[in-house]
Amino acid sequence: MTTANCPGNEELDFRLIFGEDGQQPPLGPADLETDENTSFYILNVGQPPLVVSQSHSLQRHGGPPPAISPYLQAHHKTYEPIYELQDSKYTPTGVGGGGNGPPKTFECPSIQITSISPSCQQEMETSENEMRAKGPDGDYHDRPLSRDHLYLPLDHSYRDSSLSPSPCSSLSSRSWFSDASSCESISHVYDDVDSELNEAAARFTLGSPLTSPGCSPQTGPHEEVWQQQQQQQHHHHMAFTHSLSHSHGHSLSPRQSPCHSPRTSVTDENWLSPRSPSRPSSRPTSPCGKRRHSSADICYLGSLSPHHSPTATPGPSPRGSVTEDTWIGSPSMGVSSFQCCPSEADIPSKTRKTSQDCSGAIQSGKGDLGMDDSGNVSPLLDSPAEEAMHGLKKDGSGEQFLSVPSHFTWNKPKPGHTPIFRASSLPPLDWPLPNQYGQYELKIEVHPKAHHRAHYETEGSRGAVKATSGGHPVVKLVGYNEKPVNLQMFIGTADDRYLRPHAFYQVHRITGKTVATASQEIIITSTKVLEIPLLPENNMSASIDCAGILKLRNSDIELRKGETDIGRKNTRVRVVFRVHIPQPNGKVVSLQTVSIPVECSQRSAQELPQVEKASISSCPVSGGEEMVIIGSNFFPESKVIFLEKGPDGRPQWEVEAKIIREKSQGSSIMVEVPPYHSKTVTSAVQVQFYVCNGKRKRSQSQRFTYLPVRVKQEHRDDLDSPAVPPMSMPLVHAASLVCTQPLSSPEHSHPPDGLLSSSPRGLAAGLHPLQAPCAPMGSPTLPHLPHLQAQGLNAPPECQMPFHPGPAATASVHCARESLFLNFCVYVDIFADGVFM
DNA sequence: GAACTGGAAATAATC
DNA sequence: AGGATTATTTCCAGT
Repeated sequence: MTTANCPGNEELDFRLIFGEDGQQPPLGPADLETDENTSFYILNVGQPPLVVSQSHSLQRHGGPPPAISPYLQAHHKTYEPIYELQDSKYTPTGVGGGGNGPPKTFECPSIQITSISPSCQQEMETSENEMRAKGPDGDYHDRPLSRDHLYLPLDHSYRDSSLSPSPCSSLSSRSWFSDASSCESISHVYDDVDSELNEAAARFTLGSPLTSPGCSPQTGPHEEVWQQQQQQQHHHHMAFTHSLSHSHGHSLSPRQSPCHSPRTSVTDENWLSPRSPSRPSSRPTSPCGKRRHSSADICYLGSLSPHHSPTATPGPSPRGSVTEDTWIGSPSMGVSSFQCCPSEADIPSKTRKTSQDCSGAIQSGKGDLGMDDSGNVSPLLDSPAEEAMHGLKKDGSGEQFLSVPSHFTWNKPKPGHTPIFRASSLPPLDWPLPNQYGQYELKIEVHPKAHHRAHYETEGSRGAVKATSGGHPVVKLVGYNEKPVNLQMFIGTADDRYLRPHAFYQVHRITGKTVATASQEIIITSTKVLEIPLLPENNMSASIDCAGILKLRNSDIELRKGETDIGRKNTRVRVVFRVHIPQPNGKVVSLQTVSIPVECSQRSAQELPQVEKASISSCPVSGGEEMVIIGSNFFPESKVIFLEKGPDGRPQWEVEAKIIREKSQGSSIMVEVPPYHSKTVTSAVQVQFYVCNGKRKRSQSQRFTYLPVRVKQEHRDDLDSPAVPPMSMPLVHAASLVCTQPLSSPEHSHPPDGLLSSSPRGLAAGLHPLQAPCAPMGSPTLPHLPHLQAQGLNAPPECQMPFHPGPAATASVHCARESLFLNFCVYVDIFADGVFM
């Protein structure tokens, strides 16, 4: 084994530490028939969508409530300070859409988890009555809070703990949130009964209890304010809806907060980036008062809605520490509740027990899985899972902790599934979507620059993301020009895992004289999403001049319960754009496209090499082909390293490629692809390469495929096309180079899952002709392993043998880790991939 | 004056 | 444990 002598290799692979590679991307929803009794995502063309989760009780009330009702209901459900576990039935949508086939009802226990604080407990009765009086809006409370409910007092110490999660809980890395966030769609996975039966092997995988979905309830004194905000929030959305086409400056109702001190106002930013009050400031308070740590910081947490931010987030925002209470109780959560499941943070860790009456079920996190007791979001369970569930029911004694099912996982999305969703149930942000479907295509016509220094909350804005040309990124929806639609934008990851909202960065809305594009901030599962109208009169194109990037402190994010991503050196992002195109049948076609990676760190931007494109993405195992790498921060001392990782995630083979100096220059390096260590492979081998500038200065790994000689000819075309044909010329125009996206973009396959396994999602991406990979920068994309698999080619070792532990082991690890804080934990780690199958 | 920038000092995290 | 190095975060100054 050749070992490249690149210092960068000494870096820890966090995946080894956390075994996150095993955390597969969420499942994809299927093309569903409209089912009004599920989560409500009130999609309004030309207006910000209101995302609310369905309250299971809606089912009981019969038909779909008025649009506003589910909205409020969701909030009530989400924040109602009661722990409730309840049985529910799962009625998967049948083939060809629900309704047509005989409905299959699956026992799918779900846990309705809300919480009750000590202060709220005493008011519970009153609260309950009040809620009931609210009628539909309070439908969640229509039921007697009797034996179906387990009242669990909140643990203040828990809340005040420095470990309290930040409001910004990332969906990104946490298996819980991230995966769970997709759970909502899981129920949509099936579009035929056979599939349901055949794939009843859905399994739950234990996830971090720390990321359980309970939204922190606003209890006691906060509740009223909270409710007011709910309505305010609602009005806000409505207002925006109406004003969108008129004026971009929508004035929003003033924030309502128990604490009106400007000094402590919780802005969108600090809401998203809470700082634990108990944790001493890492730095002295700024003379300018930028950093504020006072008891007042937490006085009204939760009562302020980040979502409330109708206006652009101001520069230096007050740094009120926002505890979990703050963000969890945020109405915004409810607004996007379908994707935003209550954070488990609000659930006293020590009190998470089930009552005997409650059938045990695990309600997934963000995705609100199980929120829908109609089963719309409930996964099918395989036998073991069901057994486990039964076990939960049997053992659901309040005296005991829930037993942890051995291996659960959600059903996988069917390969090649169409990106069609119910308007009321849009895909979670970590859900892979194609950039093209039918005649529709969402294109990034102008990509952002490869570097954009994000600003901290303690700083003023650093402006909008710009394009290399000096202008701004431009996004266009092709193939649809009927009505205005909202373009959603958020900051996604750029690592080698599946695309998901970035835990450490948020989009930052920018307004001002220099901004010509209207935008609106919403929060979806704790991720800021900017909505920008795409108007027919503008050819459904928008110049994104209103979006900056906010950096959240690593320490804040990493302290979140359940957060497993590490901020250090995790400074690359991608800008993600989505649209939901309304269809005549009431559904929507959801498309997504992502930008090239954008380096957000000042230092990294100056020192780290960054690979933007490569001229080829594959080559015969014999190597020898020339490959041009286009990027930045390439120096004379730069090296190009090819490597292959083993099942354990550690490099098994590394070799330094020969750089052809005479054909290299500032922004490009030409290398000679080194021969693969084995010339006898019979299937394509996925490896990686990166540029290394020295110790700890290496680019993100790029994928590269070695092809067995005998399949070279028959597969090269597939691999490189519609990408560019292999080039051997020294330098070619960048536009014709293969875009070497990070290994994770949904459009570019999903490393360890899509690429390295038979991930259904990966397969979907690879097989569905319409789910073609997006081609940032107008360039072709790298081949998908699934594609190879579809052609009978084997996956490389990594995909055949993931290095993360199996479900049981994962559960153990997670539980062991989380049990440091919790006496009781139950969570579901959703693996959308077949890794554990 | 506010927003935006570039630079770098101060601080924290790792080695 | 302590110094060196690296990375992050805050602060400053200029446009």
